[in-house]
Amino acid sequence: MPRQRKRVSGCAPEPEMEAPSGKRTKATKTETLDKPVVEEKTADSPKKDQASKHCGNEPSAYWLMKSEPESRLEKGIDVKFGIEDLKAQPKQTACWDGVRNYQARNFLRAMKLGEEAFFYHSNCKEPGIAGLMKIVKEAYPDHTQFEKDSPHYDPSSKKDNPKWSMVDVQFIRMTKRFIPLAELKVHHQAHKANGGPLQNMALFTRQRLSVQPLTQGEFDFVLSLEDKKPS
DNA sequence: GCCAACGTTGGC
DNA sequence: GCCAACGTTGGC
Repeated sequence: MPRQRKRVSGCAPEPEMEAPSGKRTKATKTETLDKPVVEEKTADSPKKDQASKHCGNEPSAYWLMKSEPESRLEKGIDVKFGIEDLKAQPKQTACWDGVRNYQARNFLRAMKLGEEAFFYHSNCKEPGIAGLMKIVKEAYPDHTQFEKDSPHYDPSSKKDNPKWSMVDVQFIRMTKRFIPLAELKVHHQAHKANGGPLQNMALFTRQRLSVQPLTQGEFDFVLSLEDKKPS
């Protein structure tokens, strides 16, 4: 799958412009939205259901979405899209395009208006959580799947039954301080031993998933780190 | 740049 | 349906 990245604002209405980056994956179930459930699953095919197996079961209200803040070319197009890029969009809103992983797509499709997500910087010098954003438009077809020049073009996807979805997100704020992956990892390791809130965090248990749910406990714990000294 | 993790593809 | 080969993600 692709990396995720998102694109920029108002994607929905106008098809032209380029879409910048994209994120990496995401996905939901099969076509039309079937149910609101969150599923995860892995694979691909469109199966669905069973969702609630491990990761999150019920609809999560909190998410973590990865994007690359540093320039990198894919099919000659720069996929860079960091939180500063989101902030710079009109209305500080962008569409999160480019997710090409079924599990991630399913999470995108499960997102509801107003839900909050951490903006995570991946594949860069300092990976970690940079800020908060919210879902301002629920899942709709990712137009980049039909664009031949897009790094995320998918020739197998048909217009009358789009495979990939995206949501629109709006910048809320930067975290009071950048929360590095390394710091989260230290807590995750400790929590595995003592049963703390980050013991099953998807960032570590589902390594390559670019759109992932967080439990309330995970979300609250991560946010509490903002006010603490970097460990 | 290396490479481990892990998802996808395709032969059989 | 198994599984080896391959491709991608993404930390380091």
